Parts: sequence; C-alpha cells; structure tokens
Amino acid sequence: MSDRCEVLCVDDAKVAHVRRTAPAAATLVALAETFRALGDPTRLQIVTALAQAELCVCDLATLVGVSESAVSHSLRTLRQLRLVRVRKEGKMAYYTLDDSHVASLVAEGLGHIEEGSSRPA
Amino acid sequence: MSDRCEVLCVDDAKVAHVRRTAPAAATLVALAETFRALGDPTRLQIVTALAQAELCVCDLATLVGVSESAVSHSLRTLRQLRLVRVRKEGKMAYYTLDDSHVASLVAEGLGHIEEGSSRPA
DNA sequence: TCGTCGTATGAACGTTCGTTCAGTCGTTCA
DNA sequence: TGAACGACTGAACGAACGTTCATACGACGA
Repeated sequence: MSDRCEVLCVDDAKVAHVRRTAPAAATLVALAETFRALGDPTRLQIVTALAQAELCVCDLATLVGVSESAVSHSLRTLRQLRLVRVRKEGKMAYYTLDDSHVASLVAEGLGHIEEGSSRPA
Repeated sequence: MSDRCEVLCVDDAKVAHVRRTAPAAATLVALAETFRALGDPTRLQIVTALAQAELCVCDLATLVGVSESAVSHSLRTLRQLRLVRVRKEGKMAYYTLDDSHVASLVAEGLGHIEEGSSRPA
C-alpha cells in the first residue's frame, strides 16, 4: 500500500465526512458483540423462543434440542449482553427478552432475509 | 437428562406453542449468518460507513484501518449475504448497502446498546 | 439432613473464523 | 503491448468460539 495509492484513489472528503458520523469505537465493539451473540443458531433460536413466551432452561433445552448445559452457557452470553433477563422462582430460572429492541432486531433481520430470498442473486 | 426431568419441568403446552410460532430452521440459520456477519468490528464498521456514503475498497481500507485485502474479504462475506451491493466503474468498485433493512438493523442495534449503557448491570 | 433436582460454572477439546501473504484478473494509460 | 493500479481470491496460520464433560451451587422433598 504505497502513498501514491492514497492520493489517487481515496476520496478524502468522503472519508472525512463518514469518519465524523461514525459511532464511537467502543460503541461499535459493543454492537458487534451483540450481533455476534445473535449470530449463532442455538442462541438465535433461544431469543426467538423467548420472544414468544417466558421459558425455563429445561424448556429451552427441549425446544432447541441441545443439552441444558449448552443452553445455560448460551443464556449466560445473552445475559451479559443484556439481551435476556432472568427471574428466579424456587429452583427454576425463567428467562425473557430484556428489552423491546431485541425483538425488533430479530424482526428486522427476518425482514431482510425474507426480502432477499425472493430476489435473484 | 433423565425422563423424569422432562415430565416435571418442561411445560409441554408452552413448548408446543413456541415451536409452532418459530421460524423455519433454514430461516433461522440464514438469519444467524447475517447476524454473525455483522458481529465483527471490521465488517460492522464497513456497514456503518456504507450507511453514510458510497465508498470504494480503498476508501474503506483507509477508514477502517486494515489492508485492502482484508476489506475485500469482508466485503465478499457481506456481498454473499446481500448486505452490500457493488457497482463497478472502470477499475474501481463502489459499494453501498443492499437494502434499507440493513441500516435499520444497525440503527435498532445501536438503540439497544445506548439504552443498556445507561442502566445498572 | 440427606439425596435429588434444576441450574450454573470451569476446563478442555475440536472446529471455525479473520487476518496475512502471495498471486491473479481486469482496467487504464504510456 | 507493456507496466501500473485497484480489486479479488486461495492457502495457511493463530486466535476465538461452542460444545462436552465433570463438578458445584442453591432449593425442595422425604
């Protein structure tokens, strides 16, 4: 990557403008973590299930078809990113989505998938 | 995981209901792929940049601070998932977001991040 | 209080991912 | 027609991820 490339090809004005409107680096990293958490079929299935009803670990394990340990690990990831919330009742742990953004996020994603699947490549 | 656990803990009615309303497996996998693609700081930065302006590979490499090869690989991933679109002009390749869902997705995600950062853990 | 149940956690393994490096393709201009 | 340039690709290495296994914790019933 020589310096000549920079001056010939890079549109400094555009780059500067985009750089100004870009989110903070920390925000971007946090957002990427959130997307990555949703980027796993097991966790995504958990989230879509919790969008429908409050469920315990055992329900989720049955639903998703993996071990309760795996579900618990996944739930921890989602919990740490505030995607899900836990309510303890006796020895049971009931999970729900943390805020409305999460359901909206999945819904918006589904909109993109469905639009894309009906278009030519 | 014994059978006794199943009958004691699993709420069959709830599980059955959630199972009915769940998206198809193929849809879930496709959606997870999309989220995973956005779950990388480099690619996410590319997407947020393209939400502001049409940019070439060289612009993006400068903006994100990685090699043009890395940007090109990232763009291929995003292209295959229909997140970005390419327009060739001479030897340049200009990229934009593919559809409005993508920008909405990022915006919704940012809403979640900002809400979470102002709340107690 | 002891055993069981639902859940949570730590370590470790195999796999997948993202970058780098080297090389190729198509375009532009001497 | 060459050489230079922007962009794209394949191979490969190191790092990160997700599962499994084993174990630990708190709550409930006998």
